[in-house]
Amino acid sequence: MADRPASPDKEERILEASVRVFARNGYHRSTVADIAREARVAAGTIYLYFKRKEELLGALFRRYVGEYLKASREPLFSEEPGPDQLRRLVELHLGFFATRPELARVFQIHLREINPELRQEIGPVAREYFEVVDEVIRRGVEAGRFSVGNSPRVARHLVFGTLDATVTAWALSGNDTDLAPIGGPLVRMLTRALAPGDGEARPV
Amino acid sequence: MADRPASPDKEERILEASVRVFARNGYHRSTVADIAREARVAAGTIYLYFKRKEELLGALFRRYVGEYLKASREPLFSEEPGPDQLRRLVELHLGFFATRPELARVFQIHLREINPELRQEIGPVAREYFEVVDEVIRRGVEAGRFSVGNSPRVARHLVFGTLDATVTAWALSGNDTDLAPIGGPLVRMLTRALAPGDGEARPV
DNA sequence: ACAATCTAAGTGAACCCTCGTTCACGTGTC
DNA sequence: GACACGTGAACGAGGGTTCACTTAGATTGT
Repeated sequence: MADRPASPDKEERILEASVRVFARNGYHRSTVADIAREARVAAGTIYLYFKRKEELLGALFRRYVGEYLKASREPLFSEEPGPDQLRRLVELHLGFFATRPELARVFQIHLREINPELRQEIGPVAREYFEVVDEVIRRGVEAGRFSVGNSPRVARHLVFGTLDATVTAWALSGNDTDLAPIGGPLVRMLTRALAPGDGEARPV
Repeated sequence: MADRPASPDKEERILEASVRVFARNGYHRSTVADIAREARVAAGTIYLYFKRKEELLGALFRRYVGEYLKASREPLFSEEPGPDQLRRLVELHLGFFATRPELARVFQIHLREINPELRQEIGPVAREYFEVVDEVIRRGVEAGRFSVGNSPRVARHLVFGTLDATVTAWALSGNDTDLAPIGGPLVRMLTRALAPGDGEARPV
């Protein structure tokens, strides 16, 4: 082996291999040997970069969600608060997974059962994502374009849950359909759900 | 052991024990010995009722969702189509988990990573649940109380995804809050999302 | 009525295989 | 020749599954 000069991107390769292998077999059915083979390194090499198998999951979650958050905050919040910003959020979320079907499988399916320690690593990153959703809703409310009564939490679950269910269904289907055209009707329904109402929901 | 006369409900006890143990430790960190201890049977006994450990997950999913579907169809569809029926759906869904926090943990978290063969067992049951959601939406549309354009799939994900995210958040929080009061605002937003619109969504 | 016998249900120690992890040993570079 | 990087065979623990054995209740024969 080592037919190539020492690659500076070993860690990168290992992470990318993890995504592919986890997507294929799920976390628990993937062996470190599988990942090593896929990354074309020795099993031991993985332990030069990651303390244990579980850390691979944490690392790839942190990396990809972090990347997404960094890349999306600016285009998202430069949008007009309210429906436009919500539309952009949906586009970004669906777009992110549309170009990374394997990542969708790992995130939507295999990342769910993990042990409590790992959850503590993942929690903060996930919370950061929720905060972005919350922020979109909050700004919309402040701009008078949305109304959530005193249930911002419910609004968050509405937006996130709908996106999540959509991507999960898509991931489970083997990514047969195209995610993009779903965005339109999805935004339309979410916007209506959050629209300042006539009836029960008084503007705050 | 066997201090009691042979119980006809061994299988029952094993399933119930599984829920408790899985809820506590997650599927992969639960051992068959753990479940046996919790059910007060020998490890070998479990294999008289279930072919393998994984089958426990499948069996308990089938049983509890089946139970739910059987018990909920009548009260659900005797309701007026549209918002009332939707309200009832939300109440039933949240109510089901509210009384079974452990089941919520297993369903929302630990049932997610499983292998493809097991997924084939679970798929049909899940599909049956989706069909109930679809039916509620369809009847609402037919009664002129809902409008989903030509995106019934999106409407399904909206309703199911919101419920799912709500219950997941609740399960992850350690069931701290009460699920019931969330139902009101949740139904209100979903109803608005599906309301026959003025703008883009033409009545079908 | 009572043994003797059969059978299905239950038991749990032992088996064995699967990995995660380690570590003694190359290999290329400064 | 020292240092960092990489290797992959070997180790060891954990745990799913099996199976030789026990038990308790039903059945049969006398």
